[in-house]
Amino acid sequence: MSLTDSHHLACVNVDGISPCATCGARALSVCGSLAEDGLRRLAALADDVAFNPGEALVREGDTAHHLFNITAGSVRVYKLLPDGRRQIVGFLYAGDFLGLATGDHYAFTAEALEPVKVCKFRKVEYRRLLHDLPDLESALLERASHELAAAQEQMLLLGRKTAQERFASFLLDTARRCARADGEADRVHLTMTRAEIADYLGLTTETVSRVTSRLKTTGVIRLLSLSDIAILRPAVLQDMAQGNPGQARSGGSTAG
Amino acid sequence: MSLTDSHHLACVNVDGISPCATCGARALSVCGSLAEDGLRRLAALADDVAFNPGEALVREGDTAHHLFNITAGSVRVYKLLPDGRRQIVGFLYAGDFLGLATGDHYAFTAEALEPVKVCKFRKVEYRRLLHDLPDLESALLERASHELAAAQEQMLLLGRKTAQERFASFLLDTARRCARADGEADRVHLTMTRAEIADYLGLTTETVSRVTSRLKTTGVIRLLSLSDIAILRPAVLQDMAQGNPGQARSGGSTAG
DNA sequence: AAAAGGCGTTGATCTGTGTCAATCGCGGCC
DNA sequence: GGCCGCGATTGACACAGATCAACGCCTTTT
Repeated sequence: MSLTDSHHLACVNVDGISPCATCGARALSVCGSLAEDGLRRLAALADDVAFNPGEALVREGDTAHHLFNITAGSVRVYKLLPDGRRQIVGFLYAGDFLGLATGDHYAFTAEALEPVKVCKFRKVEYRRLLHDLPDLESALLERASHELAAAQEQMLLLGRKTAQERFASFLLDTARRCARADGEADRVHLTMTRAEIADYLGLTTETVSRVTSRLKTTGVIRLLSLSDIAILRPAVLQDMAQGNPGQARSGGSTAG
Repeated sequence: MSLTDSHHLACVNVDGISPCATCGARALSVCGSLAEDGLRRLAALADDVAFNPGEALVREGDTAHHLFNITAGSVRVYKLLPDGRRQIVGFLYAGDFLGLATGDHYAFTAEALEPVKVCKFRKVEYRRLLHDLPDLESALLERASHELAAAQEQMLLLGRKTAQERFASFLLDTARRCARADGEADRVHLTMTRAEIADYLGLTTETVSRVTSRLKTTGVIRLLSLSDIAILRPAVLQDMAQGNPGQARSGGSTAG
């Protein structure tokens, strides 16, 4: 309700004021590890940029000159096969870092889902700074470790989970990330379309839609709108996500 | 050809001699970034351990006290669902680092495929060392970036590629890693069973077997033995791996 | 307010891969 | 050298999810 000045949270380089001081994403991102001095040096390198929905932050194949810290909005990161098949490898939110998994060229495309704000850095300068700020490098390594663990979890999902298990996992995961932002644990706000969810989960829109309907019918979730879902039975969803048997059609035979 | 003392390549802490000096895996691993002094300090922390085939280096859920550098042999890293479904998230070879994607507890199990040798480190001590050796931390971050990129590539494979495309990708990937070791580009040595390949590619043994047979029949590969494959037509395999259409049954109609 | 377009849902059918079941064949062991 | 056993292969069939198709709903445009 309160009209905070959250519109000003991006790292605008106003003279005399540490631009990051008012950045709402700082606590969530790697900059959170930095003290006053380091933060100022980082801010000096930061270029504040905004993207409209659909705009590309980076494109697969482009030379990787920049790194990004998402400060507002959400982003889809994906890879394509020559015939157009798409795999979304992740969604990014405020506080997330873009550019870790990068060699000389970007191996993925990143596009804004909503209006997005970022802190943009030249890679060479950032590298130099990393050299001087071991805390930042540690934080980045920490971040990379978490992302790697998340990636392995996603491999388990894509390689071995059923459509329903995938969707349940996705919902809980997204809920957790949203909770981080707005505290609502059992309410999920989706910033992406069904097609994008499908391309993230290795499914089709139709299958995502059918699974959603089933969960709605069975009273596990409720659709408040197309992009807002209430989780009515978190425990059931959790069991699904982990691939637990589920109470065999609610009352089925317990044993031969 | 020369009978090197490669049997001594493990980091045995013999007094006066830098144990890593003769380590054949050094050039391939993060230690490669270290100078004489750093190497000596690293070696001081290293515990040299061997594992027999099937033995576990770490188990999913265990408290993560150690980190590992593989110096010889190969390792499977996997995650399980409660009902036994398995996803192998990677195979490790000499030079690879184990323990990056780790919080307080291991999120995966790692087991030897062959007789394995490792340099084992206590995590706390390693962290302290990282603090003192920025070169090592950089190398580790670099390594993590590559692994993350590889993980994203694997997500594309698991989410969007067909069985044949998956197997082609796997073969080329493994060939590349083996080439690194023994220079044979078009010959692949597999240290894992069909079931393990299947669990890595999100398939079943039967499907892996069928795809192998098809590639054999079409003259793309040749089986020298169960675990040794010669790649006869690398270009064709490459097209398959990337999901390219393939020359429609070698000489099919070019257009309606 | 009517038209139009895009996204989402639902239904019917198809298919790639999984499942179940023999059989094969290499490698180890007596 | 012959037997044994496990992993690999091959075949028949089943099924989850893809594909193709129609329709509904909501939002935008004029």
